[in-house]
Amino acid sequence: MSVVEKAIGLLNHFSTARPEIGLSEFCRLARRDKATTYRHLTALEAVGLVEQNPTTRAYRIGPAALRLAELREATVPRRDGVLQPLATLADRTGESAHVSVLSGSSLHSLAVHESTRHSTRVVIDVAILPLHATASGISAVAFGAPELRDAALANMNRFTDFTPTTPEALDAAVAEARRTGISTSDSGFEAGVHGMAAPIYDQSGALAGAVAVASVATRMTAEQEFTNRTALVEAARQITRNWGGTVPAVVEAAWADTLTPMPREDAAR
Amino acid sequence: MSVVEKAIGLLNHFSTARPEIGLSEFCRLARRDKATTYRHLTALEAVGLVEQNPTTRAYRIGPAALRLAELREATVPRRDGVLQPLATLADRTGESAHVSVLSGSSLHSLAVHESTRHSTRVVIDVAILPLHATASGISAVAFGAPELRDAALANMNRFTDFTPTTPEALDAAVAEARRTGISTSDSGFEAGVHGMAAPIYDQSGALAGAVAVASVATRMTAEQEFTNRTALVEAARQITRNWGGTVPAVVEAAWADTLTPMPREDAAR
DNA sequence: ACCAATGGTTCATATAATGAACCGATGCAG
DNA sequence: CTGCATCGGTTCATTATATGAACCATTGGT
Repeated sequence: MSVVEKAIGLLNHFSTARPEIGLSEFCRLARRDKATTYRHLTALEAVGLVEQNPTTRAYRIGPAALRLAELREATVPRRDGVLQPLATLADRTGESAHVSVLSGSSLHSLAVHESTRHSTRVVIDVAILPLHATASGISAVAFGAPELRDAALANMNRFTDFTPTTPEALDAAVAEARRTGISTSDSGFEAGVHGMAAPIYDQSGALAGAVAVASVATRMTAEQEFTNRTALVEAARQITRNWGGTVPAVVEAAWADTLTPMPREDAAR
Repeated sequence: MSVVEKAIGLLNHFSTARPEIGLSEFCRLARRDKATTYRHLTALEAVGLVEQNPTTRAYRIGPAALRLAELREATVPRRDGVLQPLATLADRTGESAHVSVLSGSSLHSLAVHESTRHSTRVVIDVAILPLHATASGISAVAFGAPELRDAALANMNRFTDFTPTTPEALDAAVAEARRTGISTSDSGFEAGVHGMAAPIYDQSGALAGAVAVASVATRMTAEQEFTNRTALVEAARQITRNWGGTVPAVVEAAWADTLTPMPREDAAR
């Protein structure tokens, strides 16, 4: 791992729950010594990616982040086409909704919307989603390029007792996702969190990311699952349209099958 | 300069005008060899700060930028408090308006708004503003901590024939800014660009940055200058209020003096 | 069929990253 | 006010890591 990755990796320890981090705390989080951590932080500070709270001396994300994000949206506009469908999804399901984008073979969180219906809800606060342990990741493997399966297999960390850690377990989840058009992960990443996700596409025609709903597992009923499924399909269609893509016929067919299991009169369209 | 700074420094070559950059072009821009540039780019790619356009192989800003910006906003909400006053400023003056924030002793561009009144306008496309050669920088030196003057003197690049490159020239501009509350830079950074700036403050009570108007120099008249000055003061007050700061009395006094030069009946308030 | 680009890779060399130990400041308990 | 713990920051010999000239393999233009 290069110095650059190590240094920038420090930024991953920031979250909305932990927006400012002191030097010593950084050393503990990053499991590195003080001198190295300090130099990395001052380097990041020099380029504006972090700055120090002048009163507490704690470090926080710096202003350069804003400029980079502006450039990103100017280059690859994604965020705008996502916020409205995401809000609707969170509303309709009453759960936390989020969208991730595929970059190379990793899935980056793009936007989150938490519903206020329940007092308990899932907080998504992670930068890079593991491919094998999240519903979004399973969607990526199921509907993305074959290399994504290799990438998933190359990094099968066990997060909970339910994390799929064998190729067979992964393939089973992937097969189910391909059959229904919706991937599922029950406590695979975090215990007590039930995730469902659908693939989204952009103008390139290739898989671009995933839209997902994260529910408190104890709240999942057959009815809730059907609501999630319906709302997810709608959100995936909208985001795909906003990004200038089209949902592949095979995915639309899978969605149609599971949404109208018995009669299939309106399966066309 | 550490590797981290070099690698992240590559990101500064992106701009709205040049949103994607190939490997060879990067080597030329960064004046570094291919192998090094390539390794830096792959490191940045690994952390999601850049990604490759799958078809052209050119590099562009990656999705991690969005997450960092989101965290920045959650930690230090700035941008929201700037956009509306900036649009008003651009509207009232008919020129390009922009805001920069101070981080340590460098001035980072935060937001830009271009007026559509004229077909020719100034395009601001720079990440870090030089302290000695821009109106915003002069404002920072004039109203910020004394160390900023040292930082300015330590890096007096000559950009044009009009760039102040002596301590005397700098101090003269700074004195004028302190007297009027508005700094000026005529073609100091880019030929033909006339800049005016006012200081802005945040909740810490210290200088937080500057708001500026960049005009095509040939369009500057006494009337235009007065319009800019008035609109700048209003924008600086609004942004400062939005950031939870207060304008120091001495700056308010300087503004009042130059805005009502002859009578001073309503100087109080 | 050629040339001039491009993106990417190799490997000996030299430079830059590393971390244990250290410093001074601050805060707290007895 | 003394002693202890923790904080942010610094030093310097050791060593790992970054470097870049030279090298491929492709691509696109003429």
